[in-house]
Amino acid sequence: MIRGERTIRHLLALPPGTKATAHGWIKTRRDSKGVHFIQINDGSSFPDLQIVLEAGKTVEETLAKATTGAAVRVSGEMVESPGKGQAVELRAETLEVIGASPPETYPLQKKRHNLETLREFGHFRPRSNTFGAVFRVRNALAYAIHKFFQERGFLYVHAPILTTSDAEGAGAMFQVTTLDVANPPRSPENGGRIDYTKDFFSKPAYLTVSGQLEAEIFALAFTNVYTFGPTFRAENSNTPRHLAEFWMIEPEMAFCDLEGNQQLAEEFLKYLISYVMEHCRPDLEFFNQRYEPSLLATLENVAGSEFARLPYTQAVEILEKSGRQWEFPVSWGSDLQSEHERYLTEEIFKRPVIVTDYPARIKAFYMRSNDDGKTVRAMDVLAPGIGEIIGGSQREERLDVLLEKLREHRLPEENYWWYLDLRRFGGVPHSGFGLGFERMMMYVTGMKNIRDVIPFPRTPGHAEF
RNA sequence: UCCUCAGUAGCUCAAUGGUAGAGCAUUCGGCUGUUAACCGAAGGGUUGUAGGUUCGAGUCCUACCUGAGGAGCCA
Repeated sequence: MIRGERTIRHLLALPPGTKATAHGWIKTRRDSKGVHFIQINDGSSFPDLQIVLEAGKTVEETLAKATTGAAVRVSGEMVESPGKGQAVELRAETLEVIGASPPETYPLQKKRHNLETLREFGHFRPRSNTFGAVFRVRNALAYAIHKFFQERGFLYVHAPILTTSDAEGAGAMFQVTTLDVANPPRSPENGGRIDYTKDFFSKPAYLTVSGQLEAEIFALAFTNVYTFGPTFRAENSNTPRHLAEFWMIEPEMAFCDLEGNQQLAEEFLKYLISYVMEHCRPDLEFFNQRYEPSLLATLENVAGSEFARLPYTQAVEILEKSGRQWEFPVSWGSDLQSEHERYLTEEIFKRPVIVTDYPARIKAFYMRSNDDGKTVRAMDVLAPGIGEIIGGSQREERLDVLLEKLREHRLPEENYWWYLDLRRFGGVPHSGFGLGFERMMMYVTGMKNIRDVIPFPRTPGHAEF
C-alpha cells in the first residue's frame, strides 16, 4: 500500500535533498539528448510530479515501455527544479515500469480530449486532469457534508434503497423484482394480472426516489437528522442536469419551521463552498482557468453574501413586470419555468435565490398549508446556471389537514398509515429539504454536464462501466 | 418523449456536387534542462449505417443509429 506520506501530494512538499520513491501513471514525457522528463500523477494532487532521468541510467527496453499511461515506480532524490513550472522534481536513480501501456492503442493521449470523448472511456477518464480534479472535489464535498451535519449534532440516517411505497409522487420509479419477467405468475381470479404475492416482498417493489418520508420518522425521534445516499428516477430525461441514479442529501428537523429550514439551507451551501475553496484550491483554479472563468469569483461572492429571499407571489410580480417576452407566460398559479428561474437568479439577483410559499396545486401533498388556503410552506433554492439546487418545505403536521390533502391529491390513505401515525402520536412542526449532490458538484466545479461530475453516469440507454 | 444541431485518420478539425487534407498522437531519426518541448520523415480513411438523386456525393434527399444543446419532468 502506498501510504499517505508517499503520495505525490506529499512528495511535492518535501524539502530538496530528501530521498524519495514515487508511484504513479505517466501523463506525458519529453525527451532531450541527454535527459528524459517524465510527468507522473497518482491522483493525490492536481500538479504532476516531474521525473528527471539522465540518459543511460535505465536500460533501453525499460525506457521504451515508459509511455503515456504506463504505471511506474521511481526512486531517487527530490531536488529543486531549475525549470519553470514546478518547484521541485524527482531526480531518478531507478525507474521501473510496473504496468506497460501500449501507446498505439491507449486511448488517452497527452493531448487535450473533449468531455464527450472522455465519457466513452469511463475506465480511463479518472486519470485525466479534469476528472482527477472533479473526483477530488467530489470526495471533499462529500466529507464536508458529513462534517457540517456532524458538527451540528445531526444524526446520519441510512434511508432504505428498496421501497414498496409506490406513491411518493416524485416521478417514475425503477421496479425491482425477482419474478421471471419473461413469464411472471398470474392470478386468474384477478383478470390474469401479475401475481405480486409471489414476488420477493409479496408486493411490487421499487428503488427509492427519496428518503424524505423515512427521514421524517427519524426526525421525530432524533430531532435533527440527515440522509445521504443514492436515489433513482426512471424518467426519460435527456438533459445535462438529470441522471437516473444520483445522490441526494436530505436533512429533516423536528421543532423547525420554514424560516429555520431556509437558514439551514443557506448556512449549509455556504459552508460547503467555503470548505471546497479551502481544501481544493488547485483543482478549483484549474476549473476556473479551463471551464468557467467566473467560478472563483462566483463562489467567493456566494459564500460571503446573503441569499435573496422572496415569496412565489412576489417572484411572479417581478417576472410580470420584467417586460420580457416569455416562451411560457407567467401567471400566478403556474410553476416557474427554467427561463423564469434563470432570469431571477442570473439577471435580477445574480446570486442564489430562495423562493417560498408556492401555490398548493403545484406542490406535493405533505407540504404545510398556509392560512391563506392557497399556498404552502415550500421553498426552492435556485442557483445561477443550475436552476433548482434545493427543494424543501415545512411538513404538514396537522392530521386533519393532511388527511384532507391526501384526498385532494387522490392518494390512498391506507398506504400512508405510518406517515399519518407520526401526526397522531407526538407530532410536531418539522421541516427539511433535499439537495442534489451532483447539482452541487456542478455549482462548485463549474462543470456544465452532470454526467461529468459522477463517477459512472446512468442515463437513459447508458449504464456502461 | 419533443425540437434543433452535429457525426470525415487514434484525437481536434478542414475540404464550392468534381483526385479526402492539416495539426497533434503513433513509429523512425535528430536535438543544449524540457513544460501542449522543438526539427525532419513515414505509416494511418468503406467520410456513423442503409437506401436514393446525379455522368459524378464527405457535400443534396429519406430512414435509422450515435452524440450534444434546448424543452418537459425534477434534485
